[in-house]
Amino acid sequence: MMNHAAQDPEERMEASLETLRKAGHRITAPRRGLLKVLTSEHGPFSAEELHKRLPQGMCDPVTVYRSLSALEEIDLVRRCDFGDGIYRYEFNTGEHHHHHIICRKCGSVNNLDVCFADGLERLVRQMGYANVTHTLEIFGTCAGCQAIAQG
Amino acid sequence: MMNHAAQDPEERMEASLETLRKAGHRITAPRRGLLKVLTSEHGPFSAEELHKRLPQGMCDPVTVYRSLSALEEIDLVRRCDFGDGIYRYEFNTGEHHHHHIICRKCGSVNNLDVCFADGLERLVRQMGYANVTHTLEIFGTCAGCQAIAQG
DNA sequence: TTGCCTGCAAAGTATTTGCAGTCCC
DNA sequence: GGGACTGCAAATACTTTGCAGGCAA
Repeated sequence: MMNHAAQDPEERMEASLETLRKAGHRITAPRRGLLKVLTSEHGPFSAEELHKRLPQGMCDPVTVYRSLSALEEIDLVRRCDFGDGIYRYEFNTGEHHHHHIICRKCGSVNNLDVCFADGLERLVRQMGYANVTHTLEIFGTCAGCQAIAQG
Repeated sequence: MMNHAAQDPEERMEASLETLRKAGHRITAPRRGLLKVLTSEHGPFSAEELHKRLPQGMCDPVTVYRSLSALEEIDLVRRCDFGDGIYRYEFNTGEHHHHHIICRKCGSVNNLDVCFADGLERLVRQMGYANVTHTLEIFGTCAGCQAIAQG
């Protein structure tokens, strides 16, 4: 059984490659590289950030966009929207989803595992909606940036 | 006292014009037109949708963008992000904020006055963040679109 | 071998900016 | 009259698409 939520990055990597193959997609160097970054580093990352993290000259930025689309379609990655016109991607462990706390000054991202919106989705279903999902992002100034601002 | 939350659209319009003037901005035909739409129609609207709703030839699309920026800066409008790469704007009544339920099929938007995220913001403040805000959008398939799909 | 994947170039989409002329206050 | 506002054109930023060649399976 595939375990995308494994603690070990390599295990998540292997599980992802298997999912990719089973979905009828090919395993190529750029895709391997992207999954390597996504499974082992703390994201989410923009397409440009991901491209920079790949070995120099591994692929064209366009390939990053195309690979991310493929990975998103089979739910290996999740697309995030911080409202600044740039899409960011993070590895999807398949576990209970989480939300982000983004510092407006330095852009650092922390995860928040609690999700208060479950009740809200239930409410919306009662209003007659189906296939309910939601996006929730939290913004603020982190402790570090507050300290800097106060000199 | 200005009453942006007034029931009467004209009252909200007048209150908005006063806010605009007090903030040192000029009252021009395009701005009047935009506020007319925003205070009287149910949004949110993209810049393009707003431009289409203005009297034919009233202003250039660029002016819509610039005016919206000005209105947003003084909190007369609020910018929404539905994650599709297009920003939408709605009149800000200044009351307790609400969230949207967007139908993925037809794009219709309903408001949800309940906000479950207050507790979440509190939690994040306890984690050391200041000036905490959040964005929350809910997506689903509305009852009408479900009926059509089942045809 | 097949056809999915890639690189390069170009197009697309939403939004922003420069500058000269306009008009609100 | 002065400075904010506007129109037009061009630039910007991110992402997508077309097409010919390359490579995984």
